[in-house]
Order: sequence, then C-alpha cells, then structure tokens
Amino acid sequence: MYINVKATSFDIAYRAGVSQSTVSRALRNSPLVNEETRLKIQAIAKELNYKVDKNARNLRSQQSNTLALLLFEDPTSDDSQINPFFLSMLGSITRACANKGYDLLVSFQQMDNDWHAEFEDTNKADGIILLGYGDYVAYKEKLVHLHEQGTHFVRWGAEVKDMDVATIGCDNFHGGYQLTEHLIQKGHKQCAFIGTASRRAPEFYDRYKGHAAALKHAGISVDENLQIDALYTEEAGYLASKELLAAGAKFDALFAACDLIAVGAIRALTEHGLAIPDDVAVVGFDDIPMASFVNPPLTTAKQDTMLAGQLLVENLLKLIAGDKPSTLLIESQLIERSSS
Amino acid sequence: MYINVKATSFDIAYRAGVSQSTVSRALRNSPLVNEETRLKIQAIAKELNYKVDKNARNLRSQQSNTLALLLFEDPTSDDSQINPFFLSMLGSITRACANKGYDLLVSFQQMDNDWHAEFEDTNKADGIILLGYGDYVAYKEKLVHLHEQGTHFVRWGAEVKDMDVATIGCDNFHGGYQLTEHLIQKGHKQCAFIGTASRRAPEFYDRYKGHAAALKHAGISVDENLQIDALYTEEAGYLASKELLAAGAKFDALFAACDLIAVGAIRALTEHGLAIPDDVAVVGFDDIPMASFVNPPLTTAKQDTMLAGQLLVENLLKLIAGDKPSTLLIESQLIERSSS
DNA sequence: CTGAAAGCGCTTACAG
DNA sequence: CTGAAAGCGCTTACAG
Repeated sequence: MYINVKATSFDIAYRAGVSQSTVSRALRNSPLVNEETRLKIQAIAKELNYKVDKNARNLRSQQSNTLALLLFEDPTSDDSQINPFFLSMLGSITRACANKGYDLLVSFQQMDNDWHAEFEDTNKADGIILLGYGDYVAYKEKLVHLHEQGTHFVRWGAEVKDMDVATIGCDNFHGGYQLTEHLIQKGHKQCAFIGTASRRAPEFYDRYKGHAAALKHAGISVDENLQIDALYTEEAGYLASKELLAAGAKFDALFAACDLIAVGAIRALTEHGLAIPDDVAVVGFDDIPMASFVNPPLTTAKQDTMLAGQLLVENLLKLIAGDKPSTLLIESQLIERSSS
Repeated sequence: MYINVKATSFDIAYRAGVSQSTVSRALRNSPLVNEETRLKIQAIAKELNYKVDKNARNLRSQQSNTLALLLFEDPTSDDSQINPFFLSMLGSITRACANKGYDLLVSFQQMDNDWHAEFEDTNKADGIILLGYGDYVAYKEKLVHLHEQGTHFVRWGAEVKDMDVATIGCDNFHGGYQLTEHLIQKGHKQCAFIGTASRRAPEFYDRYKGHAAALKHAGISVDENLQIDALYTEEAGYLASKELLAAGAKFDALFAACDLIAVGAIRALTEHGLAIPDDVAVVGFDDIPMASFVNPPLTTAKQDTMLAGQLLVENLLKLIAGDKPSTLLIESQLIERSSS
C-alpha cells in the first residue's frame, strides 16, 4: 500500500494552470469563476480525491459548520441507562443536522461539569443544543452563564419564565390535561400522579398542572397525597409506586410523568397483585419504543421527536445567523393502548 | 450585554510580558517553561477565559483529537427506529471518547452514501468507528476502499475473514451455542431460528452456526425448514414468525437472532394463541433495555456494550498511533428470564 | 473573471 | 528556559 499524500488546493492550481485563489473559488461554486475553468478544476479535484481541509477552512472563515449536542442527566442517574426518549431525539437531531449540511458533535455531560460554552469557545461548534431532564434549580445558573457569554444555544424542555432563552418543548400542560381527561372518560375518579411536581422537574410539573386542571374541570378535587415525587427512571417509578401502595392510598388510575416511570409503576402494581387496567389504569408520557411492548401496552402521550429535532436545529441555525428564534410548543398526541 | 471578544495567545503574551511561543508552551504544560512563568500565564489565561482555538491547533498539528462514529443501517430500514442496541453502544463510545480526551462526531449514514473517509480526509477526525448490522456483501467493498485509502478505522461486528481490518465483536458463535444449549437443557427439541443465516448478516450467521453446533452436539439434527430469514427489526421478526406458523412448522422453542426480532416473534406467537414459554420457549440476543419488559421477560445473551465501546476507542487510538490493534472477541452472558 | 497577498491562531523546529 | 519565525491550508478583500 502506498502512502496517499493528501492533495491541497495548490496541487490542483498547479495542474490546472491557475492560481490557488481561483481553485478555492471554483470549488465553492463561486459565480466569479468562468464555467469552463470551474469544470476543469472540479474534475482535477475529483481525480486527486481532494477534500477541503476543514480545519483550515474553519480557521479562516471563523465558523465550523458543526453543532454540538450536550445531553445531560442528573449526576445521580445511572450512566449506562440513557432515557430512550433522548436517544430518539439524538437520532432526529443527527438527521436534521445532516440535512442542513452540519456535522454533529455529541457529548454526554454531567450537570456538575464545566461544559458551558466549551465547544463554541474553542470554535469547534457554532452553537449548542441542550437536551435533558435537568434539575431546573441547579441548571438555571448555567443557562444564565451561557447566555452572558453570548453563546448560541437552544434547549429542549419547559419554558424558562424569567429568561430570554430559545426553547423548544412539548406542550406538557395540554398533554397532561388530555391524558387525565382520557382517564376520567374511562370512569376513573381517584388518580395518582407519580413524578416530581416542582420546579426541580419543570416538564413533569407542567404535566402535573395539566393533570390537576383536568381533574378540577371534571369537578374532582386534587388529592395531594396521591402525588409522589420521582425522577425519570424505571427504578424511581417502581419505588414511588411502592411507597404509594405502602401508604395504603386508594386510587383507580395512575398517571406516570414519563413512560419509564410508568414501566416501574406497572411492575410495582403487578407485584402487589393489582390488575391493569381493571384495578388500576396506567398512563405514561413520551411513547418510547418500549411503551407498546410492556404488559399491558401503555397508553401515553407521544412526543414528536422528528419534528422536535428539526425545530431545534432550525432555530439554532437562525440564532447563529443573528435572527430571533421562536419559542415553540409542540403538541403531543394521545396514544390509547390497553393499559387504560 | 457587551460583546465578548475572544482572547488569543497574543493577548495573554502581551499581559504576561512574554512571547506568544512561551504562552503556547505554558498552556500545554511544557517542561521547557519556567514554573513561575507558567503559573502566571495560566492565571492570566483563566482570567481572560481563554480557550485554545481548536481549528488553529488542529490545522497546525495536523490532528483533530476527534473521532467519528458512523452508524449505518440498511437503507430499507425505518429511519426513526434505530436499534436500541446501537444506541447503547453510542452511549458507551461517547463516554470512552470523553475519557480519552477525544471529541466524538456522530453521523448516521445510509449504506449507499459515499461516506467513506470523508471525515478523515477533511481532517475533521483522526479516525472512524463503524457500527451497524451491515449487509456484508454490499459493505465489503467499502471496507476495502477505506483500507486502501489508509483511513484509520475500527469496526464492530463479525470478523472479516479475508481482510486485515481491526474488528471488535461479540463471540456470536459461542453466544448462540449457549442459548441453544440452554433451550435443550429445558427439554426443548425442535428449535426454530428466526434471522438471516448467510453472509449478508454475518453476526446472525455466527449465532446460527453456534445454534446448529449445539443441536448437533446434543444429537439433534438441524431442520432447515425451521430457519427463516429476518433482519434486525421487530417487524421482520413478526413477519418471519407468521411465515413459519403459516407453513405449519412444528417447534417448541424459537431462537431469535436479536431481541427486536424476538419481540416481534412473541407478538406473532401470542396472536396465534401460543403460550410462552409453555407452548414455545423464546430467546433473543443483545439484552436491550426492552428485553426485561416484554411479556414474558426475555431470556437473551447480553452483550457488554460498555466494554465494547471502550475497546473500540482504545483500538482505534492504537491504530492512529501506528500500533497494531488486536481483533477482539467479547463473550456474551446468558440472561435467564421467564420466556424460556 | 483572475491573481498576489494577507491573515485566521496556533505549534514547533531553530537559534540562542 | 525563551523568542523570532515559519507554516499548517484555506478564504477573501483588493487590485487589475
């Protein structure tokens, strides 16, 4: 095997009998270049298997055509088990980037690391997409910092009230409302809610508010004893449900703040000898692939991850271009299965 | 908000009263620099929130400290549903890269694209990790091409016989052997195999060979009518199982070449009124998160994705450093659940 | 339409 | 231990 010395624009210029500037223009399809010259140059480039050196291009033009995705989860959660919902988002973001001609740098960060701005400061990325169920209280000062640095970023999640941050998120309130409305229509009256309902988990909180609003609208009073905190894991859902059962709470429906929690809840209920949906109806949120395969298949609110990824990328690109991004809410879709 | 003009090494040099070369050395912890000077420079750098421009560094040093991950699936498969097994690999590879101080560029490619060498040719990445259940026949010429170009890459998957390519993979033969041995111990004699058993899907093929070897070892003859091709999706598993049932095949156990296929097979068997494991025992391969939540929970061969990611990254780094990588086989682990 | 030249921000021989 | 200088491979005003 012979060593393949990489061709530069000077090599092409030499062979084409033009200057290197002209080569550079021709390869970028500049209208300034004579068509015949351009074609000739492009042919030689192809022949030499020439590829623009991205480091040189980026250094010179001061932009990287690369976006960075920072996925963070609470440091307490298990490293190896990333929430499937985010993996689905990762897939759609990757695709959206590719469609826009951008590369994607991926990083899983703990909340406590000094990740902010690293990628953009080093010119490795033009902007950042933040993804994760974050602890909002700890998270906020990071956002403020990023914002102050003038870093370009968009985030997925619940809207940040007192801050001007580009956010794309699901309409969690409405999704929560819809699921609970569905449970009520099925004749359930005492509905437990498993999931942290505070600013520490703003998305769950919004789902809870929607849930509570639906109850009120139906004339059912909200029983605070039926809400138990839990973060986004199967284990947390299992433990919280156990706690609820141990406390002897009475309920005929259970709203899990996300599908993973629902999977844990189903396990706890089943172990306790309760039949789903006959004794207790269960609903989740997200519609992760697993949702249709648990027993019984889970009723849930589907989040449109394809659209979400697309909007995140498009808005970040807008922001980088100096335009004002829109804060957008995506509607979830009720998926009825046999758990309710 | 004031505009934060990015500091360069010259700004630091000016403030520290030294040359830019010394700044560069100090920030890289070169032993050539006087400690006092180094500390002073580093303090100033921190104060100015200085970050090395990666494009400049990479251009100059001709390496990127970035690896690229190319995940490809057959063009026929659904875009939105990436096999959970690969997502798990993605997580572990990301972590392994971070541990080594490398960034990770992620790209999902279709097999028919001209992806080969793109990242390395443009100096965006120092090497490439290839991931995917690929159609081996179509795939091979790409590998040959990559190899000829002198691109640094490692791949996950079955060993390529007649080519010197760095490969990390699961011991699929042994995993297949173990699962079938397990089924035989449980008293099953007529075992179907759902999954493509040919060079088009070399990993499945190895699992099949292990399966067949276990049968032979137990004195059971291999019935070719009990093997149906299927690629790595739930749908393919469902359809292949339907086909098997429609043909009136007799079997008391079913070996699915991967968990997703198993999930589809369970659906088909259940619809057909068969009880699992009483009428038919089912086993899968991979141990994706879903495996423990299907009904009934799935017996499978767990692949150690954490170790796999680590080995892929380590071997690629070796290769880049000019060392010979090792072709390694990782043992799978039998996970017994109630589907068998 | 084309070319000569500057410069993006670093790293690294080379000389002292 | 330190500095002056070259150069990585491009893009892009500037001049013609």
